Amino acid sequence: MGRPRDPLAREELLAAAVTEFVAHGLEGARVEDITARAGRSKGSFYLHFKSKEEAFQQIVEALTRDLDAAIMPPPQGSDLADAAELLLRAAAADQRVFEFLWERRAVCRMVLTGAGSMDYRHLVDGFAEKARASTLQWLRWGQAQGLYRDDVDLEVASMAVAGAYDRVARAVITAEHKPDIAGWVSEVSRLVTRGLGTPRLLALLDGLTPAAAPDRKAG
Amino acid sequence: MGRPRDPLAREELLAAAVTEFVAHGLEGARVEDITARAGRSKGSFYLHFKSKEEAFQQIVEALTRDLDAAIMPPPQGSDLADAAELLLRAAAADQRVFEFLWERRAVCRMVLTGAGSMDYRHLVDGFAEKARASTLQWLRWGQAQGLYRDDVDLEVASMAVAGAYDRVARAVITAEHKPDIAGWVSEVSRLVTRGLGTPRLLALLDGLTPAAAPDRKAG
DNA sequence: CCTCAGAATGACCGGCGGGTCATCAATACG
DNA sequence: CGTATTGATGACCCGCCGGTCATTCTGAGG
Repeated sequence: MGRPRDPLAREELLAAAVTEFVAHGLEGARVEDITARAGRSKGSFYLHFKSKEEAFQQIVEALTRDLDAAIMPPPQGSDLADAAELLLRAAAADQRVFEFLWERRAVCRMVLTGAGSMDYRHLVDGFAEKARASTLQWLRWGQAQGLYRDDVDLEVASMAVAGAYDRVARAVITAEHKPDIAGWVSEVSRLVTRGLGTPRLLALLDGLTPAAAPDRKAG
Repeated sequence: MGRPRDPLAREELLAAAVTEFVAHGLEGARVEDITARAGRSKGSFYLHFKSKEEAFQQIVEALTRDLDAAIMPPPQGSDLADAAELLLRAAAADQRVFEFLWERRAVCRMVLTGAGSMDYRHLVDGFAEKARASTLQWLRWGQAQGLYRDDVDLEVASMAVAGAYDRVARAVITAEHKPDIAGWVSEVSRLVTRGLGTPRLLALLDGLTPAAAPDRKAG
């Protein structure tokens, strides 16, 4: 029976790796700096990870898993009044995703810049495409429910909508102080519903949220 | 009087550098590959550029200059009818920018991914922020002209709008075949004007473009 | 206490690639 | 032709850093 492993080593090395990857990117981060930050020897890194890239992968996979768990899938069907309310619920879910992004903003920044590495730029593309695909599903569902106009090209609109949310998300994760997430999400949501919605949806939403609109300009 | 310089050397080296930077990013591209691609010796690279980074800078500066020239600044003032027509002209200018992006798509891809380098990720941020600032100016002008609703938070809306255009731009520069740029730009423009516009603007635009709307769904 | 086995260590190895520079090559001029 | 000057060349230099491994250290068990 040999010496037992230090139970904290792996997690401390991973935490140090996050810090270094965030600051310098995958390629700029040095194993020597990571291990020094964790107060360990350079060689001990390789007792836990096969390579620098493997540590990075594990960090990204954990983030991806948690982010997927935070994203709300589109519903399967409803009538118009229920559907409008589901849209409001989707906006609340969007807000929770943005809260998540704020809490994990450093790692998200790292991932959303492809870690400063050509080998991982597919991360950016992957996240963007996943968001657009989800948006497209929502838009298809909304159009089928009569929420969104029939003349909207959903392929293009899904790109634009996903891009709008993406840009605001980037502003959230790069802000120095926590922004007004609820207000921001609400503003984007309004742009989308007004930009794509049928007159009936707009009337419905105006009925559901009457007092909110006049106060906005003061904020 | 010594040996004259090869008049083609610098441009050929720059063209080769573009190809290598696009494929491998700034850090992944090797001077040896660049010079081999240009059919020259490795050392001759340094007769023209102080370093690999300097060659990259020159490529980016040329692109930035050309892109700035392609972007239309916001107008200074107008009445409502003129303003609505100016909006249509802005949409045409947007289309020209997207045409430019398509023509220079390889270099644009390179720049918009920060060249796979942490040192140049500010390129992405810089372009995004410039686009948002320009959008904000347009939105301010539009709101002052009564085109956009008073209850719109322009700081957030400018992010969302810029993000929508940015995302579609990314789709253009990564497409394998030239997309329907006019149709895409028109769709985003409609999302924005409907999402932000006053009822009077919407009525005006419907008057200016009556036949376009019903044909859209077929395309 | 001693022995054993596995963890931890950090000097070292070696591949990579940006940049250098002694040498060769190519013009112009007398 | 020879000479002088400048451009072009590619073998070499050397710093960087991921990963290795012989050595030392440290718990557990007897």
